[in-house]
Amino acid sequence: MRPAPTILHLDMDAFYAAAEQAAKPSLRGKPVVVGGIGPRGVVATASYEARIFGVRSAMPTAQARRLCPNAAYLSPRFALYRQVSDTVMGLLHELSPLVEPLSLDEAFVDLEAGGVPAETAAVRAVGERLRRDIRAATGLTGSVGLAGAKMLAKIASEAAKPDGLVVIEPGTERELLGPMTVRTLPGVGPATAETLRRAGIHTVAETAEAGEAELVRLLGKAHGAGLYAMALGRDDRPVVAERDAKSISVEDTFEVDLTDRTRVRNEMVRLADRCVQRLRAAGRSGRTVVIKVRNYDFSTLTRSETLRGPTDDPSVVREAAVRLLETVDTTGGVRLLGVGVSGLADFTQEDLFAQLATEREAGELAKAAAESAGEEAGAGEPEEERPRRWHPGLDVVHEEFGAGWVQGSGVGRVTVRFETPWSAPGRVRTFAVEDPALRPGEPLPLVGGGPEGGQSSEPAILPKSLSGPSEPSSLPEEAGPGSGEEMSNR
DNA sequence: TCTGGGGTCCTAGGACCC
DNA sequence: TCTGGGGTCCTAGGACCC
Repeated sequence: MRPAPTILHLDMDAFYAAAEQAAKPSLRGKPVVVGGIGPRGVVATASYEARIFGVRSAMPTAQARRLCPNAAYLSPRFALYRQVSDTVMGLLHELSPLVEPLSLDEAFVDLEAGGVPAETAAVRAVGERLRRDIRAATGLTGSVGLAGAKMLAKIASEAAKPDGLVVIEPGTERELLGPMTVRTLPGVGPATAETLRRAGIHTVAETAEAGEAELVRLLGKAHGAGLYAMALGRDDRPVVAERDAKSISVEDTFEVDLTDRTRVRNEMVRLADRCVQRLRAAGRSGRTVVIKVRNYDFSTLTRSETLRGPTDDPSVVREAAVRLLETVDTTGGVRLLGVGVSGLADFTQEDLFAQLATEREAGELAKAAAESAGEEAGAGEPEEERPRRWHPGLDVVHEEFGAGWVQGSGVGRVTVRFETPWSAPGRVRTFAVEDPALRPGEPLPLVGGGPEGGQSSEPAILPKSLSGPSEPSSLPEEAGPGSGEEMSNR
């Protein structure tokens, strides 16, 4: 616990949803839900307008639709979020060399290591300037917490939301934490909270009163001791920059449970290949292969196998995964499959034979993936990059109308709203899904629109429809309600 | 209402070794 | 013929976080 609030925690407000609203003028001030769009999807982020209806992160999207049928439901666009995140993390690195990212939208910064004077007024000024800089650079808001410990800085940023800043003065933390629910403390989820509740412990103060021995008895050594320290406001964990990943994994939940053995096996091979692609992209190799199988009833199991040495050979991982799969009974139906690699080594060292085999595999990889998953269009063929499905929220470019995004699609039609981050709210047009004038686009920068990146009042990718009164030459405008389309909003 | 995808850390038992 | 004590590795599962 530091004597001054020099640990900063930044948390962007409703990050994915806010980025989508910044990118899509017609959605500003409206409920927006970003997450899995399919029948088994869950909500990643809901905008504050959607939260009013009770929509929350991790809620099944189906439930969110019932609560808030008029929200825009969008698939995540991680390329955009990563772009914005890089900008924000860059600003944090200007404050201190010690920056610890927790996710795309969250990080700790050690201001002491950045040479900021250890005084409340100074750190507050740094926090407020950071918030202004983030808004200027990204158009988005973030909340800042400042305290003498990580846990407290995080609690502070939570209290500051949305678009605020809170400082917890060292010395006041026990008084502040005491009445709060145990769920406030990091590491206390539903299971731990229930265990504590049964022991009559509901608040942070009660947790502290229970004593370390009792907490260890209830929760085990590490968890109990850690929780006791947190309840007292004791938290000396340092801010650590740059941690190497310890495992890499991929998984897929299927829209309908898989029952066919061959199909299950093919999907496992696909996942193994995807996992290896990520492994190689990271320049690493791994020694332990793990598979994950979730059954129709949501019961989940893992099987793992440790190899004699690290590998990044697709065929080795593939064969291990399939071998492990054979030890699992999948007859009831499989909801999810996953493949992971852990025991990561920093660099790849294969013998010559393996190296050669690996290169052969690389060529076959894309082909195999495409074959086993006929529905996943064109991993390797640029001519076939048109997605089979136009996901709501996707960037598109139309030859005539310019840049826009998919609002909805279905029954052979796709509805596109033509607008950009720096345009006025745009109009909607509907096309046939095979319309050759329509192709996938790239996320556009949220601020500084136009190729000059300047203040040009005339954006470069202005849809023609906005620059004049001309009527569409393509298909009927504004898909009518009840047209049977799956719309992202109505 | 029916539960994503990517991670981290901890626990516990058995094997194995000294 | 009533039984050591640790340490490390492997495997499986579970809680938690964003």
